Amino acid sequence: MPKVGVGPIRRKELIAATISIIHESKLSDPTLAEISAKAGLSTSIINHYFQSKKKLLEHTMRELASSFIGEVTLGTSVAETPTDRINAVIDGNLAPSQCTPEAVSAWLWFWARVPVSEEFAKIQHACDRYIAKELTIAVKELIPAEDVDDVVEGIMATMYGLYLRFAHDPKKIDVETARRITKDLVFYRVNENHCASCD
Amino acid sequence: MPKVGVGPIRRKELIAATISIIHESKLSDPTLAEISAKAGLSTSIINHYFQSKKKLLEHTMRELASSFIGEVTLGTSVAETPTDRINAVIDGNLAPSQCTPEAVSAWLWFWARVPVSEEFAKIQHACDRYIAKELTIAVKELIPAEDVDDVVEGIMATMYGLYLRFAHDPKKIDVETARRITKDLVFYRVNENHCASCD
Amino acid sequence: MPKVGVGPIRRKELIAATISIIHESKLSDPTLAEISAKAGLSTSIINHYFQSKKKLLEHTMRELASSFIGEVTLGTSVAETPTDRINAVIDGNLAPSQCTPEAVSAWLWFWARVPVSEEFAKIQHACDRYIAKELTIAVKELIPAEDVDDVVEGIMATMYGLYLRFAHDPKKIDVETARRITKDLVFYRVNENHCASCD
Amino acid sequence: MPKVGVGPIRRKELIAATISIIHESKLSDPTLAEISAKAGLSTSIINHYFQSKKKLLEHTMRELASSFIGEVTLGTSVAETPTDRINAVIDGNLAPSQCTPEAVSAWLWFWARVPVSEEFAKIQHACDRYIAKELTIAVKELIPAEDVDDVVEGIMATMYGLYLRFAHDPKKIDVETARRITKDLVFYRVNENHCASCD
DNA sequence: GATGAATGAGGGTTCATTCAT
DNA sequence: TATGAATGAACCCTCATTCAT
Repeated sequence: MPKVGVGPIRRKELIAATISIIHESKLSDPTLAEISAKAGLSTSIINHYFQSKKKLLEHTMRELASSFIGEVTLGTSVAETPTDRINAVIDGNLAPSQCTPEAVSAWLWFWARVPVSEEFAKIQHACDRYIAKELTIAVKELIPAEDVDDVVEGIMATMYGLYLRFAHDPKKIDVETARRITKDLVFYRVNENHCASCD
Repeated sequence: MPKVGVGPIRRKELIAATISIIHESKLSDPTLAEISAKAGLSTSIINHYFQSKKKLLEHTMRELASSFIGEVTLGTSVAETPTDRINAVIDGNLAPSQCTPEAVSAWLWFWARVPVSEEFAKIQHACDRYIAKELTIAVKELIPAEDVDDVVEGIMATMYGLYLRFAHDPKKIDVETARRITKDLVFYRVNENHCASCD
Repeated sequence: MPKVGVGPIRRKELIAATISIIHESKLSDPTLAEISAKAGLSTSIINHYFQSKKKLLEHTMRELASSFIGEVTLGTSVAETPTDRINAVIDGNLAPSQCTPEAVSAWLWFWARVPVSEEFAKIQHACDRYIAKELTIAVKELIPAEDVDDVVEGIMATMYGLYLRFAHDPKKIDVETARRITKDLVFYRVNENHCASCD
Repeated sequence: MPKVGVGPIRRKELIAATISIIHESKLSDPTLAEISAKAGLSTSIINHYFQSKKKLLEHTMRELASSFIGEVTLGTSVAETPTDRINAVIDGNLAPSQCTPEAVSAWLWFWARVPVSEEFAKIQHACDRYIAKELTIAVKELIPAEDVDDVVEGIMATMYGLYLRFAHDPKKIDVETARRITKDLVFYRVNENHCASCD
C-alpha cells in the first residue's frame, strides 16, 4: 500500500480552491493570493506544488474535463441502444455534478481562455472529440449518413449553449429542464416516434 | 447639418481596435497599450474619449450588441409568417456580419465577462430578452403553449452554442452550415412537414 | 484712456478660480482642469495667459500677498501712536478679508509650498519682512531694545498660528476673537496698563 | 520573549524614509519611488507592509504625533505647579526632538494635508485636544475662568506659529529662543510677577 | 513541507503641456 | 482670443515569481 504523502492532498485542495475562486470572483482571472487564501495556505506553496500559475490552471481544467468525461462514460458504457447512448451523453453532459454554479462558471471561464493556452486547447479538443464520437456512434444508426455530422454538431451546440445560459442565469433553468430541452430537440429530429402529426 | 467632430470618429476607431485586439490577443484581456497602438494613437487618448478602460469595453460591447440586434431586426421586421420570423431570427443571429472571427471572439470574451460587470450584464440581458421575445411570438403559433418556453430556450442555446464552436474552431463550420443545423433542429420540432416518417 | 482688453479680466478670473479651488479641493494641489472648469474656460487658456501652471500659482500667491499687505498698510498709514500701529498690524493681519475660509486655505496651502518655489519664498519673505518692520517700529518705543526682536517674533507667530487654527477649524474662532487673543497677549507684554496686579 | 520579525523593522525604516523625503523634497508630495529608494528597498515593498501610499502617510503622521505627545507627557507628568505644567508643555512642544528640520517640515506638510484626509484630521485633532487640555488645567489656576480659553488658544497659536517660522527659516531661531519667546508672552499674561510696572 | 521577504514587470490613470485651428 | 486634439511623463498599484529560511 503506497504511502500517500501530503502532496496530492495539497494539490487537490488548491485545484478545488481555484474552481471556487473562479466562481466567487465572477469569472475574473483568479490571483494566486485569492486561491491560496481560500485554501488556507501561503502563496508560495502554489509554485512549490505546481510550477507556475499557468500549470495550476491547466491542472484545474484537466481535472474538470476528467470529471466531465468520467460522468459521460459512466452512462455510455452501459448503453445498449442508440437512444440509450444519446440519453446517456445528454444526461452526463448535463449531470448535476457538471451543472453546479461553480462547475458552470469554471467551464465558461475555461472556454473563454481556450485560445490563449495550447494546453487548454488540447483539453477542450479532447472533450469535444470524445462527445462527438459517442454521439456519432448512436446517431448514425438512426438517420441517413449525410445528416449525421450536422445533427451531432447541433446536439453539442445545444448542450454547450445551455451551459452558457446556466452561467448567465443560474436560476432560470435546472438540470431536468436542460435535459428535457435537449432531448426534445434531438429526438424529434432523429426519432420517428416523436412526430406530432403522427400521434 | 451637424458638424461631426473628430470625437465620434476616434471613438469608433478605438472600439474597432478593441474588438480586433480581443481577437488577436486570443481572448486575453486587452491592454490599453495594445488597443491604442492598433488605432495608431496614444494610450492617453482612450481616457480622453472614454473615461476609463471599463467604459471603453462597455461601449464596445454595447456596439457589438447593437449591431447584432440591428441585424436581427432587419429580418424580423419584414417577416410575414411564423416560419419566416424564425428563419429571420436564425439568419440574423448567424449572419455573416456576426460570425466573423473577430465578432465571434468578442462575443465569447464578452460572455465570459458578463458576471464581472453590471453594465455587461444589462447588455447581455437585453439581447437575450429581445431574441427570446421574437422567437416566442413565432413559436407559440406553431406548437402548444406549454412547450413554447422550452423550445425557445432550446433554439437560443443551439445558436449560442454554435457561436462557441465557431470561436473554438473557426474552420470547422461556416455560416450556412450553422444556419442549416439550427433550422434543421428547430423545424423538425415545430413543423409537421418535417417528420421523417410522414414522407 | 488705455483700452483695457479682455486679458486682465481673464487673468483675474483665473486667479480667483485658483483660490476657490484650493479651498474646495481641501488643500490638495489644484489641477488646471479644475481651475479652468471653475472659471468656465478651457484648460489651454491658462497657458495662454500665464505661461505655465507654476506661474499661475505664483501670480495667485502674489495677489494674495498683495491684498494682505494692502490691508495692513491701510491701517498703519494712519496710526499715530505705537499702540495704534500694533493694533493696526493685528487688525490688518486678522482682517475679515484675510480670514475668509478661502483666504485662510490659500495661505496654509501657500505656506506649505514655500520651500518648493523660489518665487513663493520671495513672496513670503517680503510679507514677513514688512510685518516685522512695522511691528518693530512700534514695539521698540514701548520696551527695551534687547527685547524687541523676541516680542515681534512672538506676535507674528501668534497671528500665523491663529491662521493655522482657522484653517483646521473655521468654526472655532472668529475674527474678533482672534484679534482679542493676540492683542491680549501682546499688550500684557508691552503695556504697563494691562498688569493685573496693578488694577 | 516575542520574536520581532523583519516586518516592524521595515515599517519603521519606511516611516523614517518618508519623513526624510518630505523634508528633502521641500514639502512636495513624496513619491513611493523616492521613499523606497531612500530606504534602499523596492517600491513594491511599501504596498506589502502598508496597504497603500495613503496608509503609509497616515502611519507616518501617527508616529509623528505619537512622539510629540510622548515628549509633552514626559514633562507634564512630573509637573507639580501650574507654572511647571505650562513650562513642561512649552518645553515639550518645542523640544529639540520636535524641532529638527525634518520634524518641522513633516509637521507643516502634515498640517497642510489635514483637510484632505479623515485620518489626518483625527490625528491632528487628538494632538490639539491633548495640548489644550494640559494647558487648561494649569492656566485656570492662574487667571479668571472667563479668560482661560483665550489664553490657552493664544499659547497654542504662538507655539504652532513658531513651528511655521522654523519651517520657513530654520536658521532664524533656535529651540531656546522659541521657548523663551513663548514663555515670555505667556507668563507676562498669567503671572503677576512679570508686570514691568511693578518691578 | 511550508513560509515570509522581496522584487520587477506591466498595467491603468492623471495631468500639464503643445499645437493646429 | 480661445479651443479641442493629442501626447508623454510620472505615479500608484497589482501580481506572479524567486529565494532564503
